[in-house]
Amino acid sequence: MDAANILRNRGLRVTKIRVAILEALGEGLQALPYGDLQKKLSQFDRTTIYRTLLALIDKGLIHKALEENNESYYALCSDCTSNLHNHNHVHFKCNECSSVQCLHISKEVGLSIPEIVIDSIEITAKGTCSTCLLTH
Amino acid sequence: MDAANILRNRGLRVTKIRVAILEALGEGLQALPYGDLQKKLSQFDRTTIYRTLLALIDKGLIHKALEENNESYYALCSDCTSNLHNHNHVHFKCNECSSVQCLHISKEVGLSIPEIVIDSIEITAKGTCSTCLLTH
DNA sequence: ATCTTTTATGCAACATTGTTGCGTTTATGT
DNA sequence: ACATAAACGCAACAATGTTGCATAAAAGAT
Repeated sequence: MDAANILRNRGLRVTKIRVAILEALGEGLQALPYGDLQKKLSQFDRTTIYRTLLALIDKGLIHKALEENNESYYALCSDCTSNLHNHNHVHFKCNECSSVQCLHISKEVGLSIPEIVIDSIEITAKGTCSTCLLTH
Repeated sequence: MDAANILRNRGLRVTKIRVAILEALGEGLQALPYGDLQKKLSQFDRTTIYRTLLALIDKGLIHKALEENNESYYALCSDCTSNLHNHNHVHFKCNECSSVQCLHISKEVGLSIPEIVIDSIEITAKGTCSTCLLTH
């Protein structure tokens, strides 16, 4: 399904920047920091990028993969709905090339601690990605 | 051991702001966002707080517990050295009161994924803390 | 206690990102 | 093509991060 139809299905109007952001995030199937998005989409106003990201997050099309060094990384959602973001996956950042990707793992990571109630767990792993392993 | 001696042991000069930050983070044994530190330490310059945090992180006395909504949360280290930050713990954020604490768990969270090498894993859990469970 | 030297601090300045208001433009159904 | 609700672009401001540099303070030597 192309970006335009994805947007229509979530009740969002089809605009250039929305299509552009979905395509930008879809290219490498990896998370991009805000700064990269701004460079890629320099023909659009910064505010528009900001509000578009909010809208796409709100409708469950993208998610904030991680925040690091004051940069937010955004990635496509694989199985979120307008009502529920469902991220049972690990965010992996490569220390070599700084790329961030969502790793879909089967294993559930459970965690139980007395006296507190845990609703959700976020896991961020760091290491070396497959591409960088090959080149070094 | 008091803040002054902790600083001397890591080869850091004992200054007002360093003592103040260590004491601020030591009070509730919980992580504080940068903004809170700045309010608490308003008699000091913003730049000084910034550089002091860097110095304390560098020497393994404090660590950045998490970044969320463009706020960095800082907490005391329990067993880090000048050479190695060793954080085998979970960062827990309460959705009710927004407090962040380090939970020291015994369980090791292992994760293995083909084709990549994982060096470290960070876990952030969200839910309701013991204090908020009692009051609701 | 004073001096010296190294280090830390405060101030100014600028970059980046987040955020809101508002007038103008655009997307979509009629 | 038109009307209208929504999105966009611009201006403006806040918060945090970051650096350079002159001044002040800490630690060891005298």
